[in-house]
Amino acid sequence: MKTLKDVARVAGVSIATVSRVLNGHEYVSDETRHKVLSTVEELGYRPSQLAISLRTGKSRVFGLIISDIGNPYFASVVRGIEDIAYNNGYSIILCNSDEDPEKEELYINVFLDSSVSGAIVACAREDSVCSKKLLDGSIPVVAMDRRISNLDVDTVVTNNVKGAYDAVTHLIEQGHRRIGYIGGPVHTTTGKERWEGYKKALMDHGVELDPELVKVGNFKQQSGQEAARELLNEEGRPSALFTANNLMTLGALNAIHEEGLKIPEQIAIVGFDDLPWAQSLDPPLTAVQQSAYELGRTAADLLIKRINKPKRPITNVTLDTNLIVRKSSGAKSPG
Amino acid sequence: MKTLKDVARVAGVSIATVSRVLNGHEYVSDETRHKVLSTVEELGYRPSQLAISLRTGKSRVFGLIISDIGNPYFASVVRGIEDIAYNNGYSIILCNSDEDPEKEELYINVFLDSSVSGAIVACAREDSVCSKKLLDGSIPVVAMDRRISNLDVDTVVTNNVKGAYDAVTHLIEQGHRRIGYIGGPVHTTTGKERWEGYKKALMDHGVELDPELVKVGNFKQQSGQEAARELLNEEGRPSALFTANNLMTLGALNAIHEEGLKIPEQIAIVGFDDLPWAQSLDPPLTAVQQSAYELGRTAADLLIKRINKPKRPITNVTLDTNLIVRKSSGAKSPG
DNA sequence: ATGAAAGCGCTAACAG
DNA sequence: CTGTTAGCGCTTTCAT
Repeated sequence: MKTLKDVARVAGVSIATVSRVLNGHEYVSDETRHKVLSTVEELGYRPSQLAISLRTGKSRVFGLIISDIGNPYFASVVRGIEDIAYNNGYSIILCNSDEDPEKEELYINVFLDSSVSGAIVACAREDSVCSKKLLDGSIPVVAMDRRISNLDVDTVVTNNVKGAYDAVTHLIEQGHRRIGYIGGPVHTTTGKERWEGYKKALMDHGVELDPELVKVGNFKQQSGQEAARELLNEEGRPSALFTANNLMTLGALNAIHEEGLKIPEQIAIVGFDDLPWAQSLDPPLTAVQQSAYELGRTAADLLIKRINKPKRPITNVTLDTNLIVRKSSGAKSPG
Repeated sequence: MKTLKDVARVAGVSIATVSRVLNGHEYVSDETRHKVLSTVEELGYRPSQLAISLRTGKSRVFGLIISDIGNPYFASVVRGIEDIAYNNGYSIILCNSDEDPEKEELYINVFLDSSVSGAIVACAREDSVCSKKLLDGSIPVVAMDRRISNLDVDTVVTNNVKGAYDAVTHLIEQGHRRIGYIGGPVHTTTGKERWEGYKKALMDHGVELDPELVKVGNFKQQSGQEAARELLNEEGRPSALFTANNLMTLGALNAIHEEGLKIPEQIAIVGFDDLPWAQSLDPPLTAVQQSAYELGRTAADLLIKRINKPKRPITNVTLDTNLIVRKSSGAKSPG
């Protein structure tokens, strides 16, 4: 590995001059500039990010905390972040929290230790330690997918209330009155807001809320499967199900298949979050489409803006959802 | 952020002593050790990874190159890598190459610039620039999912030949003779080996290879869809399809649905790579199961071993596949 | 317009 | 057993 010193020696200038050229500083003669540049080329010199980072205190790396990259939704979000990040010369460190606040804290320490330029986080809890730790370390933060309470940071989320509201309203319009709800943890804003959307839709359409029809899962497949199993075996079984995320939808589908029920005739279902294979499912799944990739891009974009202009006003972005009607909800003419 | 100096000052010792305690070096008195440790605790001191990295030349980071994290297979692989990496105190930098050798090279430069401790790569091409660049930089490399030619590195791959062989044999056993193949690029070892498995299965069972039935895609959904469309519209349409990866399988399924064909009666299908929702598809998909998560874990494990013991002999691991028979292949009694 | 030199936070000789 | 010191490769005053 060549260093500044090597370049300086070969070019016959000082390391300060080489540094100036490389950083595009004003006062360098054209002659020197060319000499340096060609030497850099000749030696195949590449600056050590490590040294730059130590010197400047910033590492051109984004820390990223999501619950699980195995969830296709987050995979898509991460892809969006990455595309923007790399286009702007940032790398990303990826961390899976598994919704575990302890792991989250561990990773935040990693971020602090390696002086990341910023962090994009989907916290396990609304009142996460993210808040304290990250503020202490005073690195720029963007909250993504989930809001963080008591922390005034740039935020980009999906319109969960509306998404859930649309889904449940759609089921009501299909004639359903007993609509089971398989929700996420209420200490996440996604879990909370989708639950609010569910309630609001029922209320607005004069359908009474039956607590028996409500189960809370943890956004993982297994919990969706168990919750659905319980709902389906209750007396007064629901005629439709609304599941609050993709993995729990998958679990619910499995449970329905286990019970041998026919979708949508015996049980209709709408899931939050659309997926590439939703239309290849049996039957094609009606789903609330969120812009996962766009969410990621927006988050990275906000972070970069924040880094470049720390004083800019806090920005909150809410991305819209889109109900994709397919056969699983029993609509007469699925779009 | 506290530094060594702060700790040294408060504890009333030299920074060298603090460093020794922190690194568990031998000759430190118990008294000093305790004093230092409690000061570290008291101040909430955390070592700067940046400084350590610059000093030692190693950054406790793994570079990771895959084609696309949006592919659930790679998401699972990455999850495996991450679990092992973090358990051993390494972070991971994630890079999506999109099968583009140029992007790959760019990212490898990033790795070199930031002095990663090692790299785990699924190269876009068997004869990738990975080889030269990475060797030049002399950082430890593990080839994962795909082999790299002309580069003697630790490697962990799936038994692609056997996987494809089993899948095609299974179709032959169901009575199929005209089996369409939608393959991946032959400059990847996965593409090449699955193709070999296909050919071998035909040959071993006395089925003649019909070039008309063979299409080469790029492992992306779109290409699978297009290839399937072509195959299905040929005269002498195949009675079964074998698709060489999960995304192309999805594309093929879409094409089949477009054409309104019934699976498996009019067209049977087996895909390479099983997925959580394979059993919820219409109909449930027969698939070659690979151990994605395990592949990732093994790759990370090999890399760590290599870092800790650079001279150890090269290890090559091949993970076995497992044919999961479901309805889409038309088997009499799907498992 | 350029060079000399200090120092980011840490590790590892080298002294004592 | 512990302290002093010299860098790792770079950026950035401060001189000139």
